[in-house]
Amino acid sequence: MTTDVSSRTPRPEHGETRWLDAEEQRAWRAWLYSTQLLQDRLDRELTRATGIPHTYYEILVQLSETPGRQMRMSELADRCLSSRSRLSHAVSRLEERGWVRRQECPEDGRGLLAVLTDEGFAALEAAAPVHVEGVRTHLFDQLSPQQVAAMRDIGETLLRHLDPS
Amino acid sequence: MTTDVSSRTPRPEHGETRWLDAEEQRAWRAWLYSTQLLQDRLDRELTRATGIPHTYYEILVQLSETPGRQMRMSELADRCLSSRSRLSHAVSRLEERGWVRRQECPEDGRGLLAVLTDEGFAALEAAAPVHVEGVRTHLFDQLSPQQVAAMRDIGETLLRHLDPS
DNA sequence: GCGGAATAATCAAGTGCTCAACTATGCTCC
DNA sequence: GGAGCATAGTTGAGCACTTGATTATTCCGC
Repeated sequence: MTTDVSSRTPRPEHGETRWLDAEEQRAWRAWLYSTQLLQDRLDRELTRATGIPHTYYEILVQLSETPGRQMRMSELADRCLSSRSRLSHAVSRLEERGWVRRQECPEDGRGLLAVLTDEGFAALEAAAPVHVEGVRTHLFDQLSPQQVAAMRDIGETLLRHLDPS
Repeated sequence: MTTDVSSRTPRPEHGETRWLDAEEQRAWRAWLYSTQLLQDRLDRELTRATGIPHTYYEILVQLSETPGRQMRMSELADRCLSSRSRLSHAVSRLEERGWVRRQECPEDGRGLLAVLTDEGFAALEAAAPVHVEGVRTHLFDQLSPQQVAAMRDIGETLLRHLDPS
């Protein structure tokens, strides 16, 4: 990143900026570009083949894996790494497709349950093979077992820092 | 992903789907969530501190690193992993801020050059330390040198497959 | 049990992105 | 030298997401 800038601005404020060296820049760019391209590719292929964008897919997956195929809106948002507002919008659209339905929550009058419908489950069943095949083709097929292990290790290390939940 | 579904749909069409086993699912989710959280975090911190979202930042960086601080729109789009349309919109907004300006291209009457202005360069200089500090804090400070090397290796491996340019 | 803070979810306005259509210029080849 | 096609870039409509405000309900201390 920013080689031009880094060579020109030693930056006085609260201590020197800890600029990235050439190695770090390469690592950072490789990571940034590969994640970007992989996510774009998977989302595009899934959307083209099934009409379901990855954000919606993730919601359906989370619901499908929960007992009763239902979940409180907030918890669903957390699991999808989504804001409440975004999830609310997304569930509205999934409701229009008939894949999810909102239900009042018995234990908490403020809350709502998002419930996966049979149609929603069927849509997920149809989309899952496409998605999994994409992940395999563009990720696992490209990496050695050692690389996969390292990827998981790095991911979990970062998660402990970023999402200590 | 999709444990529920994978146990129920052996899927006949063009051969069996190559489902992910438990290890692969953990690796995939760790990767997916960590990349998502890291990008969200970096973008949020940069935007809050400087008013520059990461997509704009990337455009400014690319221009700053090029001789003459100018580049053809298409090439800029490619380097930013952006569609032409998206870049066109983005450059329009950067123009409103006075950070970039469009200039006719001498060699090709169809083409335009995006030129980084002095104000744009100054904005980048102000934002760069914030961004770099974020990358260091949330990424490099969390990982061992071996993990950094592995991250780069994995990223470059995936790039060869996804973007064989 | 009542007043006030906290929580669940939605909504409205503004911004960014995607897709497809469009303009304008350059290229080819007869 | 003009027809047809390719390339560069923009535009507009519509969807998605963000932020901050809003409504409704619950929790808590007294």
